[in-house]
Amino acid sequence: MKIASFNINGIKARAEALPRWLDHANPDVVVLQEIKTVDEAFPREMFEERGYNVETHGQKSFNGVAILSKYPLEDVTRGLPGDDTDEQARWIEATVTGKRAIRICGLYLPNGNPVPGPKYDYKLAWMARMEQRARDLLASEEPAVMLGDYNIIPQAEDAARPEAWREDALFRLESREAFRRILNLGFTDAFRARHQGPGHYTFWDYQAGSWRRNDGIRIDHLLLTPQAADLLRDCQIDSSERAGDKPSDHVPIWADLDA
DNA sequence: ATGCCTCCCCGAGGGAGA
Repeated sequence: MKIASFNINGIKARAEALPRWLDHANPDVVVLQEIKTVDEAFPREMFEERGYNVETHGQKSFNGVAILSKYPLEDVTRGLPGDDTDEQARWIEATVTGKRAIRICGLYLPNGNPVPGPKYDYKLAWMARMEQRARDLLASEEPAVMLGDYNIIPQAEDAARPEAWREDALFRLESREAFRRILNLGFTDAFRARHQGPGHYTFWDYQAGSWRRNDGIRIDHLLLTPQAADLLRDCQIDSSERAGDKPSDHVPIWADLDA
């Protein structure tokens, strides 16, 4: 089962690039971030005609997440538990069943800049809520994947110029500690289980020729419960998508699970 | 770099992104 994450930076703006990638990569399950539209305006047909079931958790103009799956999407939930007043659409879950049932959690973790300020406070509070959801997933002792745009650079090797990000909300120590706390509960970073060393990125800024200079950062991740990690066969970043026509500033990352 | 692009809103130019 090929499970992918892709921050598309606007579903309308990616009406050509996203289907092109789907037809080429043929993932079984995809979580999307920054669909930037309400559920009623999401172009479901574009995916249904390719054999995908579609579930969305949208919002006008900003944020918004979705799951596409060639398997039926069961027990769908929307929103990260822990704060009923949170109106930002950043979390969606569903169960897909191939050889095994896998709980899929698609997430768009807050950016958090500028630091300090209310947006950074929201990021850290959101990560504390995510940690509780992560604990509950582990307690289930079932295969589960939390994947999406984490807006976290885990280590210096995950940025071409780490010194430029030192006090940024994506890299400063407090952010990385919150990410590490979740990882240390018992999750596996699927990409790092398969690849070591620097130079692996999932985001390149549109500005200042970042792609041309390979000035990237690795901020899109798949975290696996132990039961999912046991099924891991492969994990890859489709970095060539960044060179296509009208690309997102993120590229897809996917894992192949024996499920 | 409190911003070099690109997205969204809509029908100008500002907020947001990372």
